[in-house]
Amino acid sequence: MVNKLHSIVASTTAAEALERLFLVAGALGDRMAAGLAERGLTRARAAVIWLVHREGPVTQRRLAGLLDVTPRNVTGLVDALERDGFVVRNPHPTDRRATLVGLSQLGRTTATRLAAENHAGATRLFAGVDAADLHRFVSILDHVLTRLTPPSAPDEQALR
Amino acid sequence: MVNKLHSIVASTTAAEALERLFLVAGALGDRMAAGLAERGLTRARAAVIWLVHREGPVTQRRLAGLLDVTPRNVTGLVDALERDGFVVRNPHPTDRRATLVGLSQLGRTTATRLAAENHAGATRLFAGVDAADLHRFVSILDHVLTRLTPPSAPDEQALR
DNA sequence: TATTGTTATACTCTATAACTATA
DNA sequence: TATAGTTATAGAGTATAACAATA
Repeated sequence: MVNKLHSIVASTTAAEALERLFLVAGALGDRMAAGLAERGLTRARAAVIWLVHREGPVTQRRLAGLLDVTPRNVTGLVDALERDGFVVRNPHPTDRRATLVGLSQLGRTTATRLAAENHAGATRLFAGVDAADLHRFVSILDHVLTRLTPPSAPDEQALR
Repeated sequence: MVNKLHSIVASTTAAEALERLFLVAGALGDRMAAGLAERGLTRARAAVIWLVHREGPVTQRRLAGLLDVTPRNVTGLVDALERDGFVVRNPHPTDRRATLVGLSQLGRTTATRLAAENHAGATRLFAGVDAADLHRFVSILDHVLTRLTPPSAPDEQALR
C-alpha cells in the first residue's frame, strides 16, 4: 500500500519534470535560433560549422554520419554555407571522389563567437544556482540521457 | 581573488550544464518524434491535437496564437489533421467567418494515449531519482526558464 | 562491386502578401 | 475598417531513388 502510494506520487512528479524539461528545451531552442538568425544562420547550418570547427576539415560523408542526416542533406547545407562564405570545399588529397569541408575565416570567427556567447549565456542562465545543486542537476540530466539513449551508436550522438 | 576563482569555476560548470541540457533536449525530441511518427503524426500536428484536447473546440485564429505561428500555417496543419481523420472543422455558431476545430474520435483516443505514454515515459526516465532531488531539478529548470522567458507574453508560451 | 557526392523529386514546417467573406 | 481563413509563393530541412565519377 505504501509502495503503491509512493509510486503514484513519484510518477506524477516525473511527468511534471518532463513537462518542464520540454518547456525549457523549447524556450532554449527558440532563443538559440533567434541568435543564430542574427548571423544569417539556422540550427542545422550552425551545427555544421560547429562540427567542422571541432573536427577540422571533414568529408561530407563523415558530416552526414556525425549529423545523422543523409548525404543529400549535407550537400544542401554545405551549398548554403559555402554561398554565404562560412565554409569552403576542397578536394580530398587522396580520394578524388571525396570533398573536404573546412571553415573560412568568417566561419572560424563565427564559431569562436558562438562559443563565447554560448558560454556567457550559460553563465547568465545558471547564475545564482548553488554549485552542488548544479552538479546534481547535471547528474539527473545524465541519468535521463542514459535511459534515453540506446547503448551503442558510435557517431550518431556526437553533437546532437 | 576568491570571488574571481569562484566565478570561473561556476561559469565553466554552467556551460557544461547547458551542453548537457541541449543533449537531453535533442535526444528527447528525437524520441518523441519517433513515437509520433508511428501514429502518422509530427510534432507540429501533435501540438495541435494536444491544444484542442486541452481547450476544446477552438478557432484557427486562436490556435495560431496558442502555437505562436501564422494563421496560414494553421490552415496547413489542420488540413493535414483533417485529411488523416484526427480533427474536424465545424462552422462557428455565431461568427460565420470563423471555423471551430475539434477532435474526432480518433483524435480523442490519440490524445489520451499520447498523454498516457508521455506519463509512462516520464516515470521511466526519472526512475530512481530521489524525490527531493527531482524537486530541486525542477526548481533549477524554473530558474532557467525565468531567465529565458521575457516577462509578459500572455499566450505565446501556453504549450511550447 | 562499393563508395562519394550529386541531380531529381517530394513532404513538412514555416513565413509574407494578396484576396474573399464576413463583422 | 477590421478580422478569419484562404490562395499564391517562397525558403529551409528532411527523405528516397537514380546516376556519375572514382575506389
